[in-house]
Amino acid sequence: MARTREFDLDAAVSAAMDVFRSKGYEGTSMRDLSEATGLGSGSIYAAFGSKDGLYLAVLDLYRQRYATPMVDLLRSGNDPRAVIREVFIGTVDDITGDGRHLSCLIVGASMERAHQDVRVAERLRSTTQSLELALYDLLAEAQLRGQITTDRSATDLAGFLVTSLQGLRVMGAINPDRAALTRYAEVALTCLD
Amino acid sequence: MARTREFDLDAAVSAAMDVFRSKGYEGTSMRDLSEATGLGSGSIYAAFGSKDGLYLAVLDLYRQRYATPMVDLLRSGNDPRAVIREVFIGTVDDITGDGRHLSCLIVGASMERAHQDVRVAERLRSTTQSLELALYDLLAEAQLRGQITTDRSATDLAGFLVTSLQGLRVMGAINPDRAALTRYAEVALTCLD
DNA sequence: CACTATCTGGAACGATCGACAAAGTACCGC
DNA sequence: GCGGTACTTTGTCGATCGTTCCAGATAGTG
Repeated sequence: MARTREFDLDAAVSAAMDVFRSKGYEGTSMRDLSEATGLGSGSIYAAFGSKDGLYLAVLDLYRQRYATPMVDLLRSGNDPRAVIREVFIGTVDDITGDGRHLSCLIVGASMERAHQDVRVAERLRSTTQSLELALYDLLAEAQLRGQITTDRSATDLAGFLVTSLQGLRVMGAINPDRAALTRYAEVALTCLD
Repeated sequence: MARTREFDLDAAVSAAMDVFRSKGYEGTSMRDLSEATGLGSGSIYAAFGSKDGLYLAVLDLYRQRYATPMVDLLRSGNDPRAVIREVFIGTVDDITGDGRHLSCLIVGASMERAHQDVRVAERLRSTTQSLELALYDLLAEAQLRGQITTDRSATDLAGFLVTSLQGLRVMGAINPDRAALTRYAEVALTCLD
């Protein structure tokens, strides 16, 4: 028909994600987003409709990039304790990985956007629940096999583990001490005993 | 000397706190703060110097109102498990208390402001550390008395508990389910066994 | 090759941002 | 009661906000 879109949509969303993660939603201006993506504001509005639209796209990419692999790992069929530990270590790595101080988009969105935008709130609940569900299935199976404690229900244990992951994100933002965070994660894992 | 200040400084800071908690730092405008406090913007600038100044005052009041009582409770000399449980239950109550969806200022500040303003970062670290320290003293004493596990150091246990508290704040923002949060808190407490 | 539908970057919009100065007002010590 | 001082109010500043629109550029169609 006519001219095709020139830029890579995913790359633009990815660049926008870094900005939102470091400056928050309100703290990020369209100017910031233009510079980060290399796009004119016109192109952004044509592609995403609004700042909110772009933010939602960023949120979806974040889910796809971080939450989905975690769920896949939990459902991989490997040893329950091993994969859960791997998820925790991976989270600590992600927090302390680079020096760019990119906070967790999920936690940030929970604090800043969940109460303002129902679409954000839905996505957050959906992401958390799919993670909890994957943990639940894994833990329930492990309980049947006698690999972990049955003192607490798999539901509670799953919810607790997600809570701990969120807590690690917050602690990492306050003090990104990899060794300390790892030790806190280890303590959390002892709840499975 | 001269005309006395007409408004209650603490009341103004308290009103501003509610706004910051519900809208975040960047999401709150001076107009919002004027309406909430009932003060003209001129008065706010005379009293606090800037929006940042007011935010720091809010942060200090939040510490004084929530963190300090927690530390006092932990140092009250009562049974370690009982006071720790009380701190957790109190946190869950605070999260699910009213329907106004006021998120935790500490967590919000960690996500939104810690990387932008060193004075905020300092206050956050100081608050967390005083809470960790109070927990440490309590736990170390409890370990000597054989009241809790010695499998993990008191330092790690204290850090883990603070991590869990932060996690509960995040989970509460995503889904303020009091019963679920309480069960997650219970699981966290089993780490002391 | 000409046409045209679409994309692009940037200018410009009204609104609102944080901040401030000037003017008015109420209180103090004298 | 008076002068002076500090506080409050009001209006406004330039900058920046998110958004829209437009003119030019470009790639696909016939």
